[in-house]
Amino acid sequence: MMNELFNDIDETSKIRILQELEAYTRKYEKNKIILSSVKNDDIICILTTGHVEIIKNDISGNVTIIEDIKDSGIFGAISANISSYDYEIVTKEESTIIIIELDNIIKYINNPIFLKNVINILYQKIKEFNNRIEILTNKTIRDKLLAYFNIMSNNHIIYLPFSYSDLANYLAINRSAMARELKALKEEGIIETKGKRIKLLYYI
Amino acid sequence: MMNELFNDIDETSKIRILQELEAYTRKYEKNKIILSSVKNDDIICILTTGHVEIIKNDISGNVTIIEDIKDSGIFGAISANISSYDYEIVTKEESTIIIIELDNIIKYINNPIFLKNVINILYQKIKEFNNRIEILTNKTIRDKLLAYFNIMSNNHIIYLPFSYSDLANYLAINRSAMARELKALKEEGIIETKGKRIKLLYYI
DNA sequence: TATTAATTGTTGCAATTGCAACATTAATAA
DNA sequence: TTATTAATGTTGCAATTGCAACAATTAATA
Repeated sequence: MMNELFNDIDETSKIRILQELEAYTRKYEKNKIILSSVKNDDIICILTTGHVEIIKNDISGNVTIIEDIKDSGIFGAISANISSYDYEIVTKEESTIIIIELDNIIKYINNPIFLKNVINILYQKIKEFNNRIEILTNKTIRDKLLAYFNIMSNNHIIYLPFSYSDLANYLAINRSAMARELKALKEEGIIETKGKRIKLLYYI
Repeated sequence: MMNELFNDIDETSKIRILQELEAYTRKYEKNKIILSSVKNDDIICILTTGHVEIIKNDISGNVTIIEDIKDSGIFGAISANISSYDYEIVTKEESTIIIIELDNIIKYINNPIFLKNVINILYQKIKEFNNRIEILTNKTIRDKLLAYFNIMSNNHIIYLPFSYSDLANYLAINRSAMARELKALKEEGIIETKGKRIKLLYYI
């Protein structure tokens, strides 16, 4: 399944749309760096299969995970504003990506079902970003962790989608300071962990 | 002008679309709190005139500006995930807001021009959020400030869209610690300020 | 204009966090 | 399996930040 983008669209229409969009699909091996090709502001990249991360490297060597994308997530619209940072899109597994220019959608596509699928995908992305901002606007490490756990939890259980080390990058905090805080949360009986499975014991 | 939403759409179509959407327009006085009515996950609020802020109050009394919206900005899709926070949408000036349910767009609207306008608006929002995340993922106050200045600058000049006090909330940092850092940036000749006008002297 | 309210500037101190270094454990590849 | 690499746990210390309290300035309103 290619993902939401072609929901309720028959194969013939799909092929025509892809032609009109001049969309191209690319396949990348694991741990490959996808570079400037996706640094354009006005493209939408759709991950068909695999797992990618968008990484920011700053001058001091700090690494931050800007996004972690799996399943049929989308990315793109990457800030081209700050030239002093170095962005990398890295495949964590073999991945297939469809790259679509927003302009081509606007110019050539009139299929309302397709347009609505795009709206749904973009709206979903906005919700994700809302959550991320929600988390990042907490001041302390503890509050960031708890916000993350609350947002990610299902029945008070969280399965980390990546390593603890990546979690620290994702929350833009120091890894060892995070480990220190996780330990405190455990000792205070607020969470329980077993590998990447975290259980929230106290919640409001 | 109502904003991008009805770009290139004639008045007749516009009225029909608004009916089909069951969209309603609301007018709010300055400094009014717009409450749970917009706490729904799946609405799009479009600010037609005025200025609103989305504020988060946590249990400890900390205030964070989640979003600051002017002109014809959009908001909505507010995280309903965290019940322990209290969100407020506050008008900073008299404001007019159109509230649209996403479901109604998906169900009833087939006008491709309108759908594309929605796509453009959502895409714009994603770019804004990308910038915000970009800023917030910096670890130090200095780096957050510089990222903010770089993103907001035009010819190395920034006009703050709100007070310094609000800036601190927006960056999720302590106001006086921010003032301390701004002072240091001035002393080091990295910025110059004159009220809400900030000039970037060093940039990479 | 006078009065009140809001914003900004400043500082010491305590708390939090980042950093570095290293030990331990887990995961991956040869 | 064994070797190698990556991830996690732990800690002291220095740097940064938050907090509180108050002064000074600016803006808003009667």
